Amino acid sequence: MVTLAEVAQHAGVSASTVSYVLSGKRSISASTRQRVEQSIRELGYHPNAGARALAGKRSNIIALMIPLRTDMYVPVMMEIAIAVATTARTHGYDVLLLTGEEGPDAVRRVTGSGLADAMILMDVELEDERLPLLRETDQPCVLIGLPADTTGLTCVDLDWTATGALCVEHLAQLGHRDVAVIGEAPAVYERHTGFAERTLDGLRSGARERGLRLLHRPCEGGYDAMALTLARIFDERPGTTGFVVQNESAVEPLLALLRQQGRAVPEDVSVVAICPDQVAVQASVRLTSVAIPAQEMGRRAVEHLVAKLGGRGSDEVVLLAPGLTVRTSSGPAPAAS
Amino acid sequence: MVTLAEVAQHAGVSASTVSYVLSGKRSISASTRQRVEQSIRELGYHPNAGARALAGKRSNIIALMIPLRTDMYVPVMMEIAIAVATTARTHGYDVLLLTGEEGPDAVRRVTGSGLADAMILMDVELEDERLPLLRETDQPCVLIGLPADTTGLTCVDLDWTATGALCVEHLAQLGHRDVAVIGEAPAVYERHTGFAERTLDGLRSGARERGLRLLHRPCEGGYDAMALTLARIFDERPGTTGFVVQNESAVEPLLALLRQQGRAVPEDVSVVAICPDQVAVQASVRLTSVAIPAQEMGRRAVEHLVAKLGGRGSDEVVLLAPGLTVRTSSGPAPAAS
DNA sequence: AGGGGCTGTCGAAGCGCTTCGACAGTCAAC
DNA sequence: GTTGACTGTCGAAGCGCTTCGACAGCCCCT
Repeated sequence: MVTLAEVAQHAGVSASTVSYVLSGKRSISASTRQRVEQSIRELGYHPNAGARALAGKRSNIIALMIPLRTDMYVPVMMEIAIAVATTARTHGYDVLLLTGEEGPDAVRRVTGSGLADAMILMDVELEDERLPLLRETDQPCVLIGLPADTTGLTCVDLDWTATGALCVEHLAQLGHRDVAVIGEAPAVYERHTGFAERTLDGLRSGARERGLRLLHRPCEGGYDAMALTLARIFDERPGTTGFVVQNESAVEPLLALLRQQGRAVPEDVSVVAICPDQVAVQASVRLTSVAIPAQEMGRRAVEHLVAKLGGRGSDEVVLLAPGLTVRTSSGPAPAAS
Repeated sequence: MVTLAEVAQHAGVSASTVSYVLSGKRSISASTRQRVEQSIRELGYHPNAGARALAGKRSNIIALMIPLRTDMYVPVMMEIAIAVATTARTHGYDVLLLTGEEGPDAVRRVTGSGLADAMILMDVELEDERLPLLRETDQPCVLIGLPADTTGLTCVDLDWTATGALCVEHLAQLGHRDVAVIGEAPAVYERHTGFAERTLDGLRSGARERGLRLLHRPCEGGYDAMALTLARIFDERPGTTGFVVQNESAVEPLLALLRQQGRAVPEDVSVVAICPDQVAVQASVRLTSVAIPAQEMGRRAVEHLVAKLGGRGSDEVVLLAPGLTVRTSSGPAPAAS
């Protein structure tokens, strides 16, 4: 293992000079810099991470806490995680992967040990048990998701309320009067995940404004659960012509069932999905959808964190504006029969 | 921030004693141990990770390199990643998330800087450009996936060849003579990902043994791509009655298309999928499938690594035996018309 | 010519921990 | 009662880096 001291000796300078070349915190003459850089390359030097963390009081690591549960749509989480990792690297940070398993203890461990300089938390619940700890610690921290009380916290999230409203508005403009919402699995609501409840709020207030009738049904993913849910919906509201789907793993089953029942999309029934674009274009019908900007969320979270670590940036709630893309799964409501 | 020295002072012992209490590397009297542990709790002490890494020459971090690409089935990768993270924690390790973006440089950086004690590589290609580096370094390392040459490497993977053979065997036993394989996206084959090619080998040699006719078609995910592929298959081999699907995102489209064409599953056509169990049971037909044991792979990889780090364990290739679960998507071949 | 301000480099201290060797004290064996 | 092995604790060195203050040399201004 090559050390700073060896590089210094090789270049004929002192260790501190090499350090300053590396950090750029003091001016170094061009000739010295070149000599040092040359030595670094020749010796294949990599600064020791532990020593750096110890002396510099920063590890250049960002901790990312992802949920263990798999009742949320996994590809979205993965996309966020990958966006976090790649964005972090462009700022010189590495990413430590924590699962929800340890819960609040993980927060304590990481902040206490100086393992990470900052944290990103995913899958935040409205009353998340980790929040008190985060408020106490002075470690920079960004939530992906929006808890009930955001005082003293920085959050990045899609504006789910607006998303809900947007879906309803689109259907209302097309003349639909009876709209059903295929929601996330019941467990998601039970643990008060912000995004699900907020979407529902947006849907409801949008429906109220527009005078729509809204029926909300949580739904596990999969074909069987969807079949049951759909039967109940048409049973209760036979005139339903619009669907908003928030559970990605219910999308394809819904389309299949509608087809099977002889209900044409979009002629008889319109479907608006809340899902990543990839899902929307790969479905059996190209779906009108509000995109979940997973990458953007990951990227923004890291950039906020880096700003905070650099002394810039403050507590702030960033809500990304939703965008609805019209594809071929939505159209004018059929004339009332 | 609480330091070892503070704990020592609080407990009325020397720093080294506290260290030995923590590591258990020397015997400590019960009374002293209790006093120290008490102080640790009272002060809320967490050992500093950087100092530990520097002095102890090990960071207690395992690096996990996941691919950037999303042309593989993402949930499987996620499941592996989560299994790695949770298993690592039970052995006292944290997990550093590296994306494929940096490529071989990431290997150099991590081994050079002592950031991680060991590595796990996912998405290994047959002739992976990272392998030479891994063979050089003395850092323990486990691949999830199987390169062409495994000398000096430890690998964990599903036995894909056996998986392919198992699928064919099942269909052969049911009397199918013409079998089509819906493979991964062409890009997966082009970059010579081991699992795709090995599965194909298994399918082919199985078919040869059993006297089946096999038609292999790579296929992008999604409905449109599947529609095209399916049309070509029936065009070329109208008598096809068996399908093996390796691309998870083609499963549901395939089922929908078959239904649409009036081909009943399993009466007219049998489908065997290679996918996680969750996908198999959530599909619109409960799929006969060979499971991808993502969790097991992640767990085994970490356990091997931990064994290596502990001086036990050697280079070894672990191939997990595939298991086929018969559900309702496969049945006897229809009598020849 | 002399002082003042820069610029570029160095030496040394110290970050918090592990670990080695030293050394009291205890106990069993002779 | 001495020896020797063993147990439990301590002090000090050192891991590889960052950073602070010091300072030599230089140029420019008066």
